[in-house]
Amino acid sequence: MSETAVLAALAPEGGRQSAVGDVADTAVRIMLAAADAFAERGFHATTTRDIASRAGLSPAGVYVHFASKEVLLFELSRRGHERARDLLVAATAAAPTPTEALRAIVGGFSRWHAEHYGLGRIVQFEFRHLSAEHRDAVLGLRKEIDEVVADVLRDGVSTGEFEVADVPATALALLSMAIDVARWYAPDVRYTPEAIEAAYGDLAVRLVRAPSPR
Amino acid sequence: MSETAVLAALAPEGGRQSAVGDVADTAVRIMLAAADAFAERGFHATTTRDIASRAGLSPAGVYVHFASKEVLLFELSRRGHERARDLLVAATAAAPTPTEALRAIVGGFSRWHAEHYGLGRIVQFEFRHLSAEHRDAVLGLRKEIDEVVADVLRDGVSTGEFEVADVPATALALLSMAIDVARWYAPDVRYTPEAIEAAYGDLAVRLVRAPSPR
DNA sequence: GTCTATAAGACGATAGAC
DNA sequence: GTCTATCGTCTTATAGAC
Repeated sequence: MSETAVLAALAPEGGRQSAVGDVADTAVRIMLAAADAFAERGFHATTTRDIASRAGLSPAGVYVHFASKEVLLFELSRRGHERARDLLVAATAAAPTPTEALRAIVGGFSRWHAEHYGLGRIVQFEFRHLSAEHRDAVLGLRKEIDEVVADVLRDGVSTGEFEVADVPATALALLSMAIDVARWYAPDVRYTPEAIEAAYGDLAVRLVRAPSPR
Repeated sequence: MSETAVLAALAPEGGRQSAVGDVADTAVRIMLAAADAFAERGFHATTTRDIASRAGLSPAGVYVHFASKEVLLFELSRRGHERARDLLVAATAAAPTPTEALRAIVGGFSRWHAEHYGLGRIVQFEFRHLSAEHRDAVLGLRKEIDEVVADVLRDGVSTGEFEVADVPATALALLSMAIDVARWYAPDVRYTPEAIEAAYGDLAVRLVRAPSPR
């Protein structure tokens, strides 16, 4: 996972996103440190001291930039969800047919959960530790992600490429395959993110394709 | 989720498993309390005081029956994994063909993660919070579960019912669909465990079935 | 904006009475 | 086997110097 890719996902919207000097930005450094810690140990097992020390700061140094540990989780969760949604929207727009759109979506989403499995774990498995207000704020992004997949399934059904009994249930199952990659993936598994993308894109198409005429 | 079903999963092997009186057994009551708390909040966000109070005990009362909070997690994780494995082994043995075995395995595993979504969350998502020794002890059970699915896939490939590019990768994707049910399922979703069983059993077969001859 | 020092309380686990 | 009381430690977050 390249550091710049993570920075692109985490850097504040208004930030100077071109400069490598962004890594020196303290807020970004804290977010990267928190992302590593949350992904490794989970939100509640991570201490603010751990985050501060990974970022090269004193325990108090974090609070100049973030009001609480939970706000830090929220910022990571929100940016991660936005990044994931943007990926799916772009993949759908670029595909010529529903079949290719589905392959691109599920393959790309699976690859993203492998390449960014740390951020992926935070997005998918630390979501429930957000405060009620922040959880609501992120819930809208999660629904957008569900809808991208459901829309592609409906498109494919209408062209006759797909045969799907229950569109929302199938969308959920397809997303489950990709989401779960963040749980089991580690850099030492025998699959590369690219191999996962190809394999899971194929599996997705097999799952919904209408039977060939006999 | 019936209470007796959970008790059957949690009661100590030597326990009087027929009597309803088992609920009164303090160790079982503590395990049920811990299972609820861990599933709701996660292991690290759960306090021993919370477990004790749910079980109707003082904070010290837990330690007569369990040496630590982590040992309690281990007991729940171990029994849950055993239960899940037994389910898969029984489903495979009862099925006449690889196709029906796969339908029974993935459908049954998915249903189990819905009906017992609390225990399912502990098994699948709190696994990493076990101590190194206890994690190793449970890892064997997880491998057994993977192997049941991979064996059925290999059987189906050899009979020609299935066409699978990569058996371990496909087994992983099939398990992912079922495991992720524990993440999103709640009693208020619009799917019943029975509907999930039927839908996911079908999806599993579609994912691996060889194309019909033309 | 970063530090040292510390407040204020919660944490896992234990001691010892009954 | 359960209780009350508490130990020693760690926790999030803040105060105030620089």
